[in-house]
Amino acid sequence: MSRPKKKTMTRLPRSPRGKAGGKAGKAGGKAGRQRRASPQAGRQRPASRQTGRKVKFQVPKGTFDILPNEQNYYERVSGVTKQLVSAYGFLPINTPIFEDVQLFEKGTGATTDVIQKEMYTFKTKGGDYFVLRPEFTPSIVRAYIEHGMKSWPQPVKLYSIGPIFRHEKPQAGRFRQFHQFNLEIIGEASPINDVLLIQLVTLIFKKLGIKGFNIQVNSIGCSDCRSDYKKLLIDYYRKQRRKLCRHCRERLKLNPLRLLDCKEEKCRQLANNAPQVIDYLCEECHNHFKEVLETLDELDIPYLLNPYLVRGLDYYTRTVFEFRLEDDSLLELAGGGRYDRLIELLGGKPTPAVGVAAGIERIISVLKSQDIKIPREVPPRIFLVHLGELGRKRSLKLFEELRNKGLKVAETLSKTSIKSQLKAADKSGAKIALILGQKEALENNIIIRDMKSGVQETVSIERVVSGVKKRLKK
RNA sequence: GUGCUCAUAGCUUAAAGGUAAAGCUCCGUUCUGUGGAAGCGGCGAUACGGGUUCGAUUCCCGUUGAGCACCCCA
Repeated sequence: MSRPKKKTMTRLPRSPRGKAGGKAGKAGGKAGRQRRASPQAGRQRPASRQTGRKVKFQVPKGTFDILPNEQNYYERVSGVTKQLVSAYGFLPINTPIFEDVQLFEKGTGATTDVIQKEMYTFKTKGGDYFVLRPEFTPSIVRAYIEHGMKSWPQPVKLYSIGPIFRHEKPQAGRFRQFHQFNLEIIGEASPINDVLLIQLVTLIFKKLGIKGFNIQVNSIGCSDCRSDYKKLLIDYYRKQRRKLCRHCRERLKLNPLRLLDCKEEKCRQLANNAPQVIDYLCEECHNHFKEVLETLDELDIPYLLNPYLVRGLDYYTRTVFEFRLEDDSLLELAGGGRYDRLIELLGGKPTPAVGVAAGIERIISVLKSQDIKIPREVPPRIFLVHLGELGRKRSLKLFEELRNKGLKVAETLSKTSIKSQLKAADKSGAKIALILGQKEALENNIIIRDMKSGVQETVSIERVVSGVKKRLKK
């Protein structure tokens, strides 16, 4: 009987785990055993804090090590992102990974889940109350205000790539420390900016080779039209309160907009007949949204208008959008929207802005499940083998000379036997080995060995660089 | 945070209420100036704590961690 592939594998293949994308699919043996999902390859066993003897340290829950053989995925995603967004005039910015708690309580919104349930907060010895950033935007806005970027040419286009922290229950595709790339366009109200961000994320995904994702857009209006709409919505739902699920009755009090994307069948039916935001947009919001959609059409970017799309952060106004996988996981890869009031809210002058964030681990999991190969760094082509004390000393010097000439060389200086060194050379995939022994060192010669054919030639040490280069070209 | 499922070496798997087995990897060696093959050997595990039992890695409970669903989100 063949082992059933884990359901998640097709949609959320192990993130980074080393050899693994493929292998991980086998997890869950016949006993249904589950393997750890986090990205890293090996990991330590859980710690016993009592005994003090068998203590083994492990990564904190929901976090993971990114081992060497995973790095190329991260480099690929951030590389493609940097390349594309800088071509579109985005400038890099780094902000601290922790900030004053109030920045997020105010910015992200005190009623949001992110703030209510998921913050990593800590008090410092000095009495400061900080939080590991649960998202980028408030930090970027803080920096915009703090450094007077309003006097830079507008709009200010900024990008960041880095870790984000949310104290959530981990699941596949959901971690407590993960990475995002984040784009913000601050200082200009034009809908072209909303579209630019959607386009950039699309371009990045396409360049990475990701298939099968869709873009959903909606407008939730400005505070004016939304508050009118909210009243209507609350009226509508109040009348049918009994038909709502338990959660939705809570939502009705706290965050009525969220009623719209409840997944309960009953609630969905109610939502279908509920008033839709886009029908109640004020004229300006309506025009803004219309132009967003028209521009998307003009650019041939396919999108789904989802009138029930509501995002979880308080600061959004007008345009909101999401990138999701089209399989049944519906995994959200990126999300964003306009936040025209946030700068003001955080103490700046009223300034329009729009932003987007994408989850790097989720993107990587898609790269793996879609079997998209990442170009690997080429291994060293040359392996330096030494023999005897003199050979060893000289080889270190030679190593630097070769490196200096732009050749990528590998070695195992710690090994002494020629056998184990050639074995290592073989494993490294090197095309040629340079053998520097006692005899060669004394005669100022070196042996060039073709690893494939085994053919060797002794050349004078001065000619080693040209000899190597000649052979590498073949 | 709630519910369900799960946990054997670095990886992939096996067995069993009575000393836990193998393949891959790694290291060494046969072969101290020549790798890839082969042989031999070595390292290395029942996540942690407790209970039942003559005996638990196996059964039970708790903890930790993971997977799934919900919640929410990147």
